Amino acid sequence: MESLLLIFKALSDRNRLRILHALVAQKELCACQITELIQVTNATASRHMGVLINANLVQRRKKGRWVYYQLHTENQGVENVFTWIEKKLKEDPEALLDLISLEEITRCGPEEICKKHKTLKFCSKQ
Amino acid sequence: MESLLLIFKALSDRNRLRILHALVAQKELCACQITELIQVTNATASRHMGVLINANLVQRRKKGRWVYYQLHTENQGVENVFTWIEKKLKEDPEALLDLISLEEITRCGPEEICKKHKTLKFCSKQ
DNA sequence: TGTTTATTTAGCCAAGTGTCTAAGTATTAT
DNA sequence: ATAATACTTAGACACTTGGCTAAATAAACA
Repeated sequence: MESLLLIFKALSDRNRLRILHALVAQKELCACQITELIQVTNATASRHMGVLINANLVQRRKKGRWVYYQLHTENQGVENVFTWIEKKLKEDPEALLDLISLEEITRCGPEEICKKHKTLKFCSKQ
Repeated sequence: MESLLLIFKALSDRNRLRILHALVAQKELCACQITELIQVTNATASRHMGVLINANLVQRRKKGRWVYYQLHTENQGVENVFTWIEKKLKEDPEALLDLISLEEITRCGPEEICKKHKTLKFCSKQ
């Protein structure tokens, strides 16, 4: 009962659902990329990631200063939740916009977006 | 995105998860039975049912003074959520206790439980 | 018709939650 | 060693949510 509640609570926030969806699409993301995607402070993004980890939906690995997050696919039975979310958001406008942003964030971004540029530079060091 | 959030929010409360699980087990329950199961006031139970209905997880039908609730199984893609919850709670102590309570509530209960007795009498009128 | 019963809705309050700023921790660069 | 960088944690605040009581609504009964 507790683990189910943790999962549902974790996913009942819009930004966390967006993060989860992004991880379905992109397998692994760095903290700064997530921060950029959902447009909150790094502190808020970090808090959110803690909730997803605590719910056993996401895993974390550290490489130097950088922290990378992936879906916790070894968590039994949770994979169909990920599939279900992917399916449900397949044609959702907001979710599609996120995927477009994600492309930019994880690829060479425009130089005028100083923060994004920095983000790309650091994260491609993996 | 909105419908997913509504679903996750609806299921992120313990009592609502218990109600949902009970409906998985028992197909249809009356408001008074739900009230008895989760041990809150009728007003609170009614509030919870409103949330589940609003999330399109549950449907309501009225018969005279009595209101019956069932899972909204025609809601596309939500059936595997029900199945997943059932699976996850298969051996959960708290959920099993609920199923035992549910047996009592939906069957002839002990006479000393005056409220339960009344409940059974009314609900068997369907 | 008035009374009783079952349920829903409204209003209030305490607890929970998302976001921010600031401080703290760990890693890298100078 | 100090400074810079990336991220986490702490504390505060505004907003949301679960539970209660009371009022309102609908249906059945006398």
